Amino acid sequence: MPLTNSRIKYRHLLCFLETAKQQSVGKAAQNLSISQPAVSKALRELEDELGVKLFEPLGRGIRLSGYGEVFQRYAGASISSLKQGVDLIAQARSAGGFKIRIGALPTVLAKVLPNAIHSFKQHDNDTIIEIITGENTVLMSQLQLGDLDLVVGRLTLPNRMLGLSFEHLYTEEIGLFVRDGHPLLTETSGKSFVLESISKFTILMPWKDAVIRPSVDQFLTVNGMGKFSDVIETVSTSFCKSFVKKTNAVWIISRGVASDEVDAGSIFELPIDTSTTTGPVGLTIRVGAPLTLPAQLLMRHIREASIN
Amino acid sequence: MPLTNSRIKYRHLLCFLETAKQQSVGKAAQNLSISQPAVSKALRELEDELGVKLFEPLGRGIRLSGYGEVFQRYAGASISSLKQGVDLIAQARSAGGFKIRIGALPTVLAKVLPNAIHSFKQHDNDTIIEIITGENTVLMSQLQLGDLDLVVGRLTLPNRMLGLSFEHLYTEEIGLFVRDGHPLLTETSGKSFVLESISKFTILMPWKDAVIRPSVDQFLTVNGMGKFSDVIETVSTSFCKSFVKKTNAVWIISRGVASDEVDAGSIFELPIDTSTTTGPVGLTIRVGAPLTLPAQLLMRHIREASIN
DNA sequence: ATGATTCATAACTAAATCGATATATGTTGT
DNA sequence: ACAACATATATCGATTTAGTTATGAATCAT
Repeated sequence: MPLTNSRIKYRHLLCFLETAKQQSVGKAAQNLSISQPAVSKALRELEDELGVKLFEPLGRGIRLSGYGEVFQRYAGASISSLKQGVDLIAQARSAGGFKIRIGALPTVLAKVLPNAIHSFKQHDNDTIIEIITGENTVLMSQLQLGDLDLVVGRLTLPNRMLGLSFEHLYTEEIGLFVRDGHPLLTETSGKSFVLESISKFTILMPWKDAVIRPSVDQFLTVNGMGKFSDVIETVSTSFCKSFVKKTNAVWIISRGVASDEVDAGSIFELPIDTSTTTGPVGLTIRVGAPLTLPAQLLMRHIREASIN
Repeated sequence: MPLTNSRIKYRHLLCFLETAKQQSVGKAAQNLSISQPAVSKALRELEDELGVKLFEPLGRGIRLSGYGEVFQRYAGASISSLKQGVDLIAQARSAGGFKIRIGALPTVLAKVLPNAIHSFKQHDNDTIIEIITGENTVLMSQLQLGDLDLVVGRLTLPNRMLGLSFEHLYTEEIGLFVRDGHPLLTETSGKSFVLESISKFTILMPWKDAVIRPSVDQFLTVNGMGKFSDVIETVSTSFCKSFVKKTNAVWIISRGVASDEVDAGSIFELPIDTSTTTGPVGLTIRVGAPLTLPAQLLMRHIREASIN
């Protein structure tokens, strides 16, 4: 039988784990509904295979050894992975498919997420992906509650991050965008552009609760701008895109949100230094509860999409 | 045989994974050095057990089904966990034990890390823990290179975070610390304390390259302080502690660094608002390469120690 | 159509596995 | 010292398993 070079089987792991949990061979045997010697034998076989003692005598019972404690976690991971897989299949069989729920902030909706999902779909065409958009804090609480598998977007404030883990993907700045042929574009071909000149136009900017709003405010302050008279505060990307293209409005927003239109040549960025608005974009997930593997796969594609 | 409620065995997974990899039953059989029907049978048994088709006919060969693609990852995870465990045991058996290398920044060295390691040791007394201290950026590159398993401390700047993942634990502020009976303490019992009055004394602060130095500078600027004449820049905690206790020096440092001495009543914090210096403290790990499980366990203890 | 290729199924067997019973070894409490 | 408790070892039989060969069914290339 040349297949299994290691003759360890699930049965060994199950016996081991139950014994470790009960700290007792006898009780483990009871719970497994087999005889005590059967458990003893399985443990012995496992120890022989590993070449280490997993348990050591303690009083008239036993106790996990150092090796045992470590191996316990791997054994647990192994059977729980299998169990997860089996459960997921069973669940999907009744529910009709797999599902990933992903929270997305506007920054990534235009380019990186579409790209990521496109390449993901080429590997896995059966998983249903649900994209939930919304305000940062809402998405984060949904994530913490387990309603979402992951959230992609700007880093959230530290005090909202308990129980969550953030993985940096790239940094991003804010930009000022206008339609083709906008007066400010022609007027400023010589690079000498002052921020004040935008106040003549309608300003589109994210509303107060948006993650990037503080950056926008700071940027305006640094460049000596106070309040604008003609402002529309909205986070609706489609509204802004359409509005900017039709009017002389100036749209202040994360570059990622407008990047597809810029690439397409339908809107343009004003030449002004926005380096003070640099901020991290990344993936946020729960700690503790492990991700489903389809979700992990999607994460990999998001990473790839974000570096291209 | 009441033990294995699911009669799936590693052999099934191995056959399945190899077949999935090769996209061919025959080639899988060759690689596994068994006959083709043996593989077919194993696959059939697995499919029966799961109640789904893992492969579907494609031309005169086969192809992974949607279910198969998902199950593949779980099966892979399961056997790789076991393999990891076995490998780790084997390695530890020759190397004489398990080892975790953890990078620690001063903030956590005084309290949370000692506490975490203490409780960790009660569960696992055989794992060797190596604590590496050093400058933030150095630790981060060591982490990226795989020299360290994890780093605990203040959040690093985004551009240093590629390939790393940060998990927030708590936020922390900077504090100003002096010895017992220091003039500034008695003098300011009425709470009206102005930062300027510290300039009479020697100032101890972290040097330029420390993570928190920008926060310190910002804090001083906000409170209207320029340069000090009498400054010692060092990150040596033991030097500062001892120096502060013996002289009238004022020590500007993360609260965590001094917290043990404050708890012990041997040094005291000056009453001044430092809320602008708030910053996140957490765990940083590599993404991709999974942590060894002892390291994961230690992480859990660090989390617990950080919330107490 | 036909032969080649590839997977599925059937029938069969040697071997190992699994678990049971009986017993030995060792520890603890009285 | 002895009863109790807990685990380890030994022997053994029924079952399952993992593999084989032989053969059938489907698809593709020519």
